[in-house]
Amino acid sequence: MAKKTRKTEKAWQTGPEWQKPFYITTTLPYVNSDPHIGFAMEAIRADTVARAKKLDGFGVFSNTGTDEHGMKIYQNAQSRGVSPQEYVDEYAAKFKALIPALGLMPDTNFIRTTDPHHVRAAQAFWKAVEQNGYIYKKNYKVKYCVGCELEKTESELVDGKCPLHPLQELETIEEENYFFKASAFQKQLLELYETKPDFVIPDSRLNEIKSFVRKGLEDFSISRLASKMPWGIPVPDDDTQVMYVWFDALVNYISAVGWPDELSGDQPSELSSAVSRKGELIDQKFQHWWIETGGVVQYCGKDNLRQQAAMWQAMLMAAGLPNSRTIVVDGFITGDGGVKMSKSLGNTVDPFEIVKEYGTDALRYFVLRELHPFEDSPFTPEKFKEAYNAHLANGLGNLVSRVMKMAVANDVKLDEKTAQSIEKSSEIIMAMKEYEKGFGGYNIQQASNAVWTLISKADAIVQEREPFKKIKTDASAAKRDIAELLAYLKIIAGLLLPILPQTAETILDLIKENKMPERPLFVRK
RNA sequence: CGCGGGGUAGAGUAACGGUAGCUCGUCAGGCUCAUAACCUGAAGAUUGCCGGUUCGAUUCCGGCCCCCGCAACCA
Repeated sequence: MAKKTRKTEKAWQTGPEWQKPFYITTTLPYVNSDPHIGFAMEAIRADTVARAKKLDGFGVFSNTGTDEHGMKIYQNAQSRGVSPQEYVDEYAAKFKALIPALGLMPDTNFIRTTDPHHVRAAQAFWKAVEQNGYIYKKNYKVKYCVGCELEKTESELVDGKCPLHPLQELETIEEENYFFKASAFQKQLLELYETKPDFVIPDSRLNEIKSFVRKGLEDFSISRLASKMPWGIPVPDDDTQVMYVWFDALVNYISAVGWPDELSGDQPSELSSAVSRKGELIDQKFQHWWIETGGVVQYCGKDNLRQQAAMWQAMLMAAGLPNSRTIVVDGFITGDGGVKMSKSLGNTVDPFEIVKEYGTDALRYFVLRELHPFEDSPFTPEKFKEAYNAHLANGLGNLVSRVMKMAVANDVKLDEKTAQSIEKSSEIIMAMKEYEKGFGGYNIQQASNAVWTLISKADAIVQEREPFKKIKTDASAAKRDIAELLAYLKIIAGLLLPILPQTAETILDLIKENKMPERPLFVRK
């Protein structure tokens, strides 16, 4: 089967040559503040899908990282009196620390938009778009508030005035910027949404982006004057301008998988030859992860819908590259009662704190099953604790303890025959169906519900058959019951592998070694 | 009439033209293998309001009220 052994030598090839590839990514969080719970949710969900795919036998490339250019970072660095590079280095480390803290796969790719390869890729991408005729220069008018000494956007204004300085008239400043001809892609985008009904998940978000694009797209500015804001990737062949941060950041999804290969030599001539081919054939790595996968699956928050599902797709079209495969849109995590999380309200949640107090898998559990998969939902310490106690301590953890106790006390091990017959039972088949359906629609909550249905079922079996009692009167029947419970537990643990990876491994080990957990899997709080 | 989403038991949610399901919480029984955990049962919803279509609507249509996003160059 594996004919091309050459391919398997590639470092990026994570599995056997014949494995089907799957590529998933989060958005890259902007490093203007510490990692927040919303991004943690996005990262955990993407990781869970990635793990599930891996278990399904796919070769998986999972990407995350940090978005590090732009005005806000430049200003933050200045106000702290450090260089932008020092500033972003510090933040990148904080975000990278999420990989172990959230239990993301250790081989998760972490890209920074300041990485040299990414910088070159962004420039190559720019050139590709430019050569295809979708970049032009135009005067760009900005409103400027003298009081704030800042540019203001329309959305910041109240009645056409700066809310902080309502008595002052706004000045209009003109500067020359490069623009991206997004307007040229309205039709193509609508076609994309029409032909791929699962391009955006959930449906409601697909409708939203459809109606947005239907109203017409305006070209947007994709550069800034370097004299005003130098912290960006230089525009190719124009030192006076740097790229607008969005334009650069979105390119990470292809630079992360090696686009364009020809750039490895750093030579400008290679750069232009790469782009002239308009993505017809790029390198093997890109070919593998972007083309053979049918595109990347992108997780993003609902505030990113336009950028990911319209802007970025138009940019890909402009560069002559195939589109993403699916955009999965999360809701926001809110405070109690659906109010916005904000530092001033004091209702923010630090993912590192939660992990410290409850553990990685507890946080994974909560964001995967207790929060709505696509809509806004609230995260409060009370809800977290309640869910933790009910489903992890009393549910899963307690089940493991009681089953393993009976198994160890009566020296019952899981045998192949029992395992197979349980796998064929209708409860398990139904749960598996639900589980797969859930993952198929990126509804991890639904998939998790199927697992907890089995946990309840196992608890009910203990109560109904009372093997702990029966062991005194009919030992062999009791042992059969216990073996069946072990089979249940093994299936449950198997299904939990992508969801609660550490816990699932622990349970599988306990079954294999016929041991009680040394301490409760989830201590009641 | 700017666009979009939503209003289902105390809380969070599911379903969908034909007994409104689930989780947490509450109450009552049961069990003792287990992390005072577990199992069973019960109470609790005129499915925002008003009309219409229909044999029948929470589900389809129209109107109204309320909530929440978005309204693009702020990542």
